[in-house]
Amino acid sequence: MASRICLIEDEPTIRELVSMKLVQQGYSVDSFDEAERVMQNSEQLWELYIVDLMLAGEASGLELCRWLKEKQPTLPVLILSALSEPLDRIEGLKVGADDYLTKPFEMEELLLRVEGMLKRRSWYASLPSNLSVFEWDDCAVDFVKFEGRRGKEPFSLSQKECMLMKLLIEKENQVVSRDEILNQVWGYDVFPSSRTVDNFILKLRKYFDNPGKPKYFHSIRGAGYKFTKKGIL
Amino acid sequence: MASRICLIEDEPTIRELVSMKLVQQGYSVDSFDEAERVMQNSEQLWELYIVDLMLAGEASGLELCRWLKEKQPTLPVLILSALSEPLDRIEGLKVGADDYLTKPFEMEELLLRVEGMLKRRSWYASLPSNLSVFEWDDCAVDFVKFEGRRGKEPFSLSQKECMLMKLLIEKENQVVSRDEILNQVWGYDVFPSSRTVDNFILKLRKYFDNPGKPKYFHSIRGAGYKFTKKGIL
DNA sequence: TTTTTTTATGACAGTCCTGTGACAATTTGG
DNA sequence: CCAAATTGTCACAGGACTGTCATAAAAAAA
Repeated sequence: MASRICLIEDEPTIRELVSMKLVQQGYSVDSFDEAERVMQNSEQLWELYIVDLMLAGEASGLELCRWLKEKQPTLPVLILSALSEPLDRIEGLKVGADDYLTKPFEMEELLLRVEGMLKRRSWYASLPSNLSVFEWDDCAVDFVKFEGRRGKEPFSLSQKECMLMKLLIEKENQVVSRDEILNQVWGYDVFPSSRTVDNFILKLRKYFDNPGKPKYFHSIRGAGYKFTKKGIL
Repeated sequence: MASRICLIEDEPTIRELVSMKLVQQGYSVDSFDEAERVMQNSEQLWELYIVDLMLAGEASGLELCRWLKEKQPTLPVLILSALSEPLDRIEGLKVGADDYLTKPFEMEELLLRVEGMLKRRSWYASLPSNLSVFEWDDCAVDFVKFEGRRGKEPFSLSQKECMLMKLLIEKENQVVSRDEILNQVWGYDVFPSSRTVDNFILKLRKYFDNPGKPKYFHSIRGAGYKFTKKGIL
């Protein structure tokens, strides 16, 4: 499916040009000339934002960026800025999945960046509840840092561990079958043995739970596994 | 688009000559004979300033330089000075992006410096913050001087080393994938082997960390690298 | 130009993650 | 209670990924 891009740029010429190019590339583009239009919308509708820092309306592009970042730190925002932009406006924006382009820019360059950003988006975009950190009791998982924590000291998590954790959290309180786990975490084309999943559950239990007497990571015989935030014995 | 250059020089002959040459090279030049003219303008209109230190007006070239530096430390200023000028006056001024030429100078020389400074400008424009120096523990990186420091003695950093450092600092505590590193540091159209990135991480570790047992530059298997200011073992 | 520095690549070693099978433990149904 | 099926746990092997070096290629400086 086509990626949805939100373009905020007040110069009609540039807006048209960029929009056209992006559509030509198969993206679905909605363009606006004022930041307010986007902010009115509380839903997260787009997968990538292209924002001109110098906007004419009430809210500047800068404010829009802050607003977006606040809503979801990992949202990819491609910033367009004029060369002469005072630096302090740029300050503080360099968080998350951002990228910069200074005007004037090559259209090719823009397309390449858009492509690259969208490619990277996938992992962050699907974070549970849009937060990068999930906490329960004395435990926590940071999906951006690939870290877990129980009590005070953080430890690093491997990719698979992180992905499995993510899946279980997304489906909190639901039973997730081994099949589903394999499909979601390992992919549709790989089929490791069924023991593999058990082993990873075991690891998670060692990290965050009590093997042999799990509170959070329950196994439902014949069905799969279930993660519960509020521990149940 | 043509780069905009601001030339402040009170000798009409030289002013005309330099201005003409620069325009010939495709730059857009505005020339003034008094420092005040420039200072009246609070907007940042030019991308490069060429300033004669010995100006006749109320404000000297020296003051103009200070004024510019205050407004924005990373603004590129090319200083013209007579040979007889005491060097120590200049020393303090020559910060980072600056360069200076002693009169009389070859026009070729001037053009080369202008070109070089403008090429570097885009880099300064995207510094992590208004600050050109980032410090942690006993280490520091100066993005304007392209220098690193661990303990007392500074050492110079290459461009790529600096850019990688910048990226990692911008994304402090986040895992940055090799893909993203390649895109951000090397560009969207070049694709060096994956080993290349590792090698640069190795260099940074040698400079600022402890290879084999990194505190600041962590590698997340299968995901990428992560920089942490407060060292973690 | 020549010289020097910087960047890129490939080889190789070492590390740690993954996946597997064996076996124990547990649950379920008869 | 027993048997079958399922799950828990472990140790190990294979492999993917990373660390490191030497060296080649390229770029910059002299």
